[in-house]
Amino acid sequence: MMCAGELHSQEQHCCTPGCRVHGMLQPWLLLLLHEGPSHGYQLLDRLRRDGLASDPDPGLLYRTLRQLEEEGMVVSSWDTTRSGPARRRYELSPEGLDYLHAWVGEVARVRNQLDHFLSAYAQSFPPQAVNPEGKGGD
Amino acid sequence: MMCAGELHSQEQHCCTPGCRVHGMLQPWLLLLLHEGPSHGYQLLDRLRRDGLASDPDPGLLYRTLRQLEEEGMVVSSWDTTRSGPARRRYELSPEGLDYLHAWVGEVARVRNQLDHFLSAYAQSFPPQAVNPEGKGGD
DNA sequence: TTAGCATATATGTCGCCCACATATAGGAGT
DNA sequence: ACTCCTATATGTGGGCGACATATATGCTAA
Repeated sequence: MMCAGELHSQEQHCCTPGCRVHGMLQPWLLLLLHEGPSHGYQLLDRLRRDGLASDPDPGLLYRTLRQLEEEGMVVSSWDTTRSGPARRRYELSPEGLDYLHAWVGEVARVRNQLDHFLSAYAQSFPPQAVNPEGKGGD
Repeated sequence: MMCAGELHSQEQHCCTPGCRVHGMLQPWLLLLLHEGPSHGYQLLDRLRRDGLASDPDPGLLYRTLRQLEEEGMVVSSWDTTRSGPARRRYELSPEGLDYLHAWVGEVARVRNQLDHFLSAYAQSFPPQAVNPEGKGGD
C-alpha cells in the first residue's frame, strides 16, 4: 500500500490514496457468478484465493451484491437447505452477463491507460540505457 | 464511461461507478513535472493532449498540486514575469521523484491485476473457441 | 449451560478521489 | 463596458474502499 503521506509521516488509516484497483469488485463478482450461482461468503473465499490482491472487505462485498441486485444484474434467493445461518444465493441475470462483457471493455481500456503511463515513464527513465551516443539519461 | 445504472436507467450525474483509473492524476503530474517545471494550466493542456483518457478536471488538478506541495512532493513559487494572471510554477522535489518511482511499482501491480482479471475472463469466454471435442462453451 | 468459534449477512462512519459548478482576477480585443 | 482567454481556487455531492461493529445460526468444548 502506498500513500504520499507514508513517505514522510504516519498512516492515514484509510483507503490508500494513490493507485489501486478501483471498482474491480463488481466485475469480479459478475465473473465468478458467471461460473455458477454462489453466496456472499463463498464469493469472499474465492476472491481471497484467486481474485483481488488483498482481502476484499465483507461489508463492501455484501453491499456490492445488493447494489448489483437493485440494478438487476443478479438475482438472489434465500437458501435455507443447509444448517447454519440462512444464506443468500446469488445468480447472474442476462443483464448481468451483458454488464460483465461491457466491464471487460472498460478494464481493457484502463489497462491500456496504465500501459501508456508506464511507457511514458520508461521513456523518461530509460531502463539501464547504456547509450553509445553518450547522452545523459537522468 | 459506464455505470450499471446506465444499462437500464438514467445517469447518476457523477463519478462513473465502474472501472476507471483512480488516482492516476498524481503520478501523471509527477511524471510531467520530472520533465521540467510547469504550471497548472500548462499541465492541464499536456494531460489533455497526451496523458489521461478524458479531460482532467481543473479543480482536481489544482487541488492535487496543492496536496502534493503540502506533502513536499513539489515546490511552487509565483511566477509574475509574464503578462496575464500570476501563475504558480511547480517543480518536482527529490521526494517527489522518489514518490514517482514508487508510484510506478504500484501502477505496474495494478496493471497485472487487471491482466489477471482479463485472463480469467478469457478463460470463461474462450475467444472464438471452435472446439473439436464438441463441448458446449456457454 | 454457557462461552467461544465459524459461518453468514448487514449497517455505520470516515476518507479519498472524482465530477460538476462556480468564484476570482489579469490582460487582450472589440 | 463587454466579452473572451488565461490562470488559480473553492463548494458540493457521490461512489468506492477501509475499518468497526451488529445480528443470528449452529457446533463444540469447558
